[in-house]
Amino acid sequence: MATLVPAPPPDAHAPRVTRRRIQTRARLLDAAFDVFAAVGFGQASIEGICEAAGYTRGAFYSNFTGLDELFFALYDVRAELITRQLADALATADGILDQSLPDLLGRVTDALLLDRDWLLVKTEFLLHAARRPAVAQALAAHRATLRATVAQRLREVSVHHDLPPLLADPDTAAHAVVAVYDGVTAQLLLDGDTAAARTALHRLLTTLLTTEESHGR
Amino acid sequence: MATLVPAPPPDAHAPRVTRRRIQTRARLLDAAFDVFAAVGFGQASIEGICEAAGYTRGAFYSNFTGLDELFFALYDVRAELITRQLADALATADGILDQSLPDLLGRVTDALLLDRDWLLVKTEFLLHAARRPAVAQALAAHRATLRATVAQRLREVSVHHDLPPLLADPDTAAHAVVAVYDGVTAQLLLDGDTAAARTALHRLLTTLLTTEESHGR
DNA sequence: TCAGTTCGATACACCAACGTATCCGATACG
DNA sequence: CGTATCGGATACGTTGGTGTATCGAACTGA
Repeated sequence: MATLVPAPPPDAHAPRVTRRRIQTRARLLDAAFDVFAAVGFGQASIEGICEAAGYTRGAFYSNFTGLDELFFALYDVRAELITRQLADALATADGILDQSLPDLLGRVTDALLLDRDWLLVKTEFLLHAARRPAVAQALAAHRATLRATVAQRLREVSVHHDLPPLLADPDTAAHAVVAVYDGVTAQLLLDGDTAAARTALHRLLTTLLTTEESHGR
Repeated sequence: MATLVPAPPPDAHAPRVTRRRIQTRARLLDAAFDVFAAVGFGQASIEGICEAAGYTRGAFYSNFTGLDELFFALYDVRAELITRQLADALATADGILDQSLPDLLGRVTDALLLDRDWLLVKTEFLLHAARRPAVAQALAAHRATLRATVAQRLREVSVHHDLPPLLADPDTAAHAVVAVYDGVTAQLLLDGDTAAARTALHRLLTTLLTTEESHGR
C-alpha cells in the first residue's frame, strides 16, 4: 500500500477533483452566453441563467460568487477560442508562395467567424470593463496578446511587402488592424449583414496595409 | 357661447403648452445621461435617475412611459449635438486653400470631442439597438446621415485629391471613415487615453484616404 | 460494498424597484 | 383675480430577484 509514489501531490487538501462539477459549470457558462447575447448582461438574472441551463440557483452559487465572476469566466473561455481561431487563420499554410499579404488578407477575412452573438457579448464585456479598472486592465492585456500575434505575422510578411509609411512599425500596424476590426463590428451589430462586414473588412485592411505600387497584385 | 371663432386651432385638445414640464424633462434627461454613463443602462433604475434629477417617480411616469422611451429620447438629443459638432468640424473655413485633405483631417481630429461618457452611452445604445430591430433601423438611419455628411465633404475634396482605388467612391470611403472612428472608440473606452486615440485616428484616416504620391504633402 | 464528502435542490426571509391611483400645489388662461 | 387644468409628490400593493441555511442524493475512493 505504502507505495513510494507520492500519488496525490500534497496540494494542501485538494478538493477532490470532482467530475460532474465541470459539466455543471460548463453548462452554466453556455447558458449564460445565450442569455447574455439575448437580453444583455444588465437584464440577465441569475435565476434566468440557471433556468436556461436546467439548474437551480443552488448550483449557481455553488460554482460562482456572483454574476460578475461568471461573466469574466465566460469571457475568458470564449476569448481563448477566438485567439486560437485567429492564430489558425494567420498560420501560414506553409507553402512558401502564399506569404504575400493580399493572399493572407483574403484568407484571414474568410476565416474570421464574425458571430453576432459573440460580438454582442464581447461588446457588452467591453463596456463592463470600461467601468471597472481591474477588468479593463485584464481585457487590455488580452487585446495586447492578440495584437502581438498580428504584429508578429506582419513582421514576417513585411520582408516581402512594404507597409505604408505611417504604419511601418508592425506594432502600430497591428493596432490599426484591430481598430478596423472593431469598427466593422459596430456596423455588423446594427445590420447583421455578415457578408457586407467581410468585404468591408477586406477592403479596409487592403487599403490600410498595402502600398500603391503593390496594389495591382 | 357658440362663437364662430375656432379659437385654439382644433389641434385635437392641445395639452396646454406648459413650461416647467420642459424643465423637468430636460433635467431628467441630463440625470439619465449621467446615470447611464456611470452604471450602464442595464443597472440604471428609474428610481435612481429620479433621485439624481431631484424628482420622484411621479415626475418620471408623467413624462415617459418607461426607461426605453427615455433612453431613445436621450440618444436623440445627444446625437443631434454630435451631428452639429461634426458638421462644424467639416465645414470649410472658407479659405480656398485649406481644401487640402491633410489639413482637413488635422482639423477634424482636433475638433472631435471624444467624450468618454458619451462613448459609453453611445455604445450602450448600439447594443440596445442591436437587439430591437425598430431601434436598429432608427440608429442605422442616423448613422447614414452622418456618413452622408462625410461623403459630401469627401466628394468636394476629391476634386483636388485622389482617393485610393478601393475607396474611390465617396460613399464607400465615408463608410470606412465611420468604421475607423468606431474602432478607435473601442480602445479609448478601455484605456481612456484621449490623446492616443486622437493620433491613432489621424494616422488611420491619413493612411486610408491618402494615396502614395500625395503622402509627402 | 460502504463511508465520507461534495454537489446541487429546496425553503426561507428579504429587499429594491415597479406601476398605479390619488391628491395637492403650481400654472396658465379668461 | 378666479378657476380649471396640469404636473409632480405621496402612498399604496405587487413582484421578481437575491443570498443563505439546510438537506438529501450522487459520486468518490478504499
